[in-house]
Amino acid sequence: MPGGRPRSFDADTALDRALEVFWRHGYEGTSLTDLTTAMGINKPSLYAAFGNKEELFAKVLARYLDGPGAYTADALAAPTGREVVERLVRGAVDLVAGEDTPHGCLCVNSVHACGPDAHAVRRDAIAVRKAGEAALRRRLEQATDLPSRHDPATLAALVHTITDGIAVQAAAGRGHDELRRIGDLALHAVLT
Amino acid sequence: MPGGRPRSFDADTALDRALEVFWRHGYEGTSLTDLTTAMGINKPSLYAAFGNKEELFAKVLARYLDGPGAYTADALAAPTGREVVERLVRGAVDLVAGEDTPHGCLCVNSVHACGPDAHAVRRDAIAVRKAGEAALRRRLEQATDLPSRHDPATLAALVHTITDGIAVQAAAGRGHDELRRIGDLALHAVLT
DNA sequence: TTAATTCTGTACCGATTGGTAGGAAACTAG
DNA sequence: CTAGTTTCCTACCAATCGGTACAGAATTAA
Repeated sequence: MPGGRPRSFDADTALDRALEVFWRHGYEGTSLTDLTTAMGINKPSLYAAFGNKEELFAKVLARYLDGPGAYTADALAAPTGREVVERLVRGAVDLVAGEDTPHGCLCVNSVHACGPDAHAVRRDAIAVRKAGEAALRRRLEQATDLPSRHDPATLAALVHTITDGIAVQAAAGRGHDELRRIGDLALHAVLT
Repeated sequence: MPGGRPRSFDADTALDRALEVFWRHGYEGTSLTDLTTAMGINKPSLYAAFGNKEELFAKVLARYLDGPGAYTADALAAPTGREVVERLVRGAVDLVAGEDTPHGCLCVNSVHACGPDAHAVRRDAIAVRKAGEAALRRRLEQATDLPSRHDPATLAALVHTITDGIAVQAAAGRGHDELRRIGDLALHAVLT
């Protein structure tokens, strides 16, 4: 029954281009023209394939978590609590200060999109962050090799805070090597 | 010789209103209408008194550093290195999670204003951050009471990273008490 | 070939953006 | 009072914002 004219672009590729643009310029700093130019399609095609700007961003955020952000899930699978935290911090450094990607973290950026049209975006980003921290807390509750002077919830929040700080530092221009040193010092302090 | 019609508003008060709005909604999320409404003046008055949006933001940023951000300079005057770091972290928690002020840090927010019209704003914010960290590094170089396993530059960068993270956490909705606990855990880890 | 369907491209929509022109209003100096 | 100066207010500007109407092009099913 259906048929119809076939799409002249690959949806996943276009989504990756949109991710790059949102990541680099933020939700509010990205215009539909920026998006259509980067994606190589026209506005009606964008709307037909991805919905409006908000919905496109939601899809982009999901793709970010599944792609560049996938290291977090891997890290939680590490055998020891120490290693979980190490891989989270070092993975954050690699993600937010990568050579071929925009500096900073899409999710952290989105928390700071606080204009009138960005409520949904901010809410989504905060929900994602909350879920990630909850997963980390549950993982740390299972660990037996961590300094016992603090509860897992606070430790998870501290690790989250440190990776947030690393993202800000990268967004502000700090390079990968320096961030690596800062992260290692943080790890040494937290895990001792 | 001059004279002229007197101003019908107080410039400093208006600047404080502008600070509140920029702090809460970010540079890109704040429109001139938002500003003039909050400041209680019309656009031509705003332009005559403060220049364009960029220049107004620069004045607001300076006022932020002199007002809510003044605790940093105070902290650097503390007698011991430990106390300097403690006051910086606890001061950051109080600033970014205050009851009567927007949550988050104006300076950290501004680093994430990466739209096309926000280059100058981002540059200013980064310059301010760099200067602050340099002052902290110089202060820590003088300290004799800190764990000697790391150089002052990396320690200053780590403290900066932690306060950045605290700002993000506050912007994402974490409350003051929880942030205080996270900050104390971080202090314990870094200063031991 | 024809009908039905789906996508593409142009051209447009109202609303809002940052910014300004120009005259009335309010003050000081003479 | 008058001249000069500065601010205030209304109304407006071009440009851009996110979003869409509509017609033609490309496909499948019959």
